[in-house]
Amino acid sequence: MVSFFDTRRREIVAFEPLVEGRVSMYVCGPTVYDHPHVGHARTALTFDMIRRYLQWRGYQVTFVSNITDIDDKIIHRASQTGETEPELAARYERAYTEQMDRFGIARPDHRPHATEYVEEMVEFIGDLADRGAAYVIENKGVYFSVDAHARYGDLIGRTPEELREGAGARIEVDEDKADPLDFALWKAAKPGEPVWDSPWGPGRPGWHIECVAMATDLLGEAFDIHGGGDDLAFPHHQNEVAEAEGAELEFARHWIHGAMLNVNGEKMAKSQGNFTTLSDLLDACDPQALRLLMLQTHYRTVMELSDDALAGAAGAMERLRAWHRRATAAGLDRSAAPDPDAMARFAAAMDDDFGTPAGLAVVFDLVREANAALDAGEPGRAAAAHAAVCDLAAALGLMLGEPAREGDRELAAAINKLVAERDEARKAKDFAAADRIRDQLADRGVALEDTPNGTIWRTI
RNA sequence: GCGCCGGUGCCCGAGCGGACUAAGGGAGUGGCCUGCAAAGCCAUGAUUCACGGGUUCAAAUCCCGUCCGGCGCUCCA
Repeated sequence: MVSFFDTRRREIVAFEPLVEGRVSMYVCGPTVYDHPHVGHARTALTFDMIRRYLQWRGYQVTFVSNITDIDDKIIHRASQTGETEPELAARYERAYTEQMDRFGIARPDHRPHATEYVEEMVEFIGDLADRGAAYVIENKGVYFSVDAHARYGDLIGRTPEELREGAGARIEVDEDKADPLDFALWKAAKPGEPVWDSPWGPGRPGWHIECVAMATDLLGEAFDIHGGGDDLAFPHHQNEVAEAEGAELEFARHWIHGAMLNVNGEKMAKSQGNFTTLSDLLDACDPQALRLLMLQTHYRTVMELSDDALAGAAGAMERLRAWHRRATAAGLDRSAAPDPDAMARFAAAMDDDFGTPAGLAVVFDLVREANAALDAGEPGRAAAAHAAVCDLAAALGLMLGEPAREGDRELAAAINKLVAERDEARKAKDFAAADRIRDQLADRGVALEDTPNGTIWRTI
């Protein structure tokens, strides 16, 4: 049975979906005010992995991930670039989806935008006000009253008293609020900002309310899993919980948070000056190797990104691909049943809080086993291992085929011709000529592997 | 300041009281295979898990303290 660490319960829980055989997930997406960075990729990958695994496990998953397209940062940024807020948001949303596609993150079933849900949010805020959970500060907006929620702080294991003591430690507290923990549901309009009408005057919604509105609209008042980056647990997710429960909704039954990714020992952020855009990184490395590297680290462990680690993962990825090339060249039976023992070990590893490092270890063990079987002339055993490797790699979103290269059909023909010439030379024991051709190909970035079933080449 | 999470071989990184004789990957070294390579296989590598105490029959795993790093404390994936 699938089990995982539930942030709110602070323990590993056995997962039982609300509706048997189905899983509903909501994952906080980005605020589109800048290019996506590597940290976004890690969080997206964490939930992509969870989604794929649950599907592999036979669940029908509904996956919702939003785009926050109105927010202080977007307004601020737009004022700098001279674009309108919608233009800026659309531009960065495009960048986000492009890079996530490149990274192999499956698209969500629904990708709601905050600005499409303002009406629902206004309604929701009205409901909270009717219940006495919200109050108005003149010219500022509508605020949620945290007193209404006794468990406030449970997502990060703190009490309201502890949080009050810490309030203002880092960010100045607005003195107009009744309680330092109260937060904005609706922000009154300032000159020049995008506005929507509301019973409290023109303005725009606060950040937390949007996710509550979108999640409950698309998944219902109760759904299985709410996810996001660790840094969103407080205040964002905590405030979602407060709002939803303030309106007596069951809301998310489980919370999952993905750990941060650090560069040079610190969280990557614009303000730290170590901001690496996903686009730049994906240009500089193999996206599959980056994915493998991230999967080799447990999703709840803070991960350090370094050139050494990336190079190591590139080697590991190459090992997987080399096996796949060898299996293909050997013409292994593609209809072979996957090694059942390996499948069971993989499921056990992943059922235990999505243990991708252990799951990957099963895959690598399988590759060794399969190579050894082929060396020993046991294609049946190799085929069973190969089938398992293919199935498990797919479950993890790893592609074993060579990276696609377009527009080089003529080049391929030319290489094939040289490889054939080299084979002739080798048959004739003219190794000097054969090596000359191999060197020539190497200069062009083509590596050769001689197998009992002929020579395989690949570009490097 | 308060709270939470970490510190494991050359590097990345699992494990979180007993089959740990510490997974897996990368790099290295030796061997086999190969015309030579590449790929692959086999072997090799921490008497030890930041440091100091403690609990236990048993600790990398639990407790206390110290040092170092990260995250959160209403911008954040």
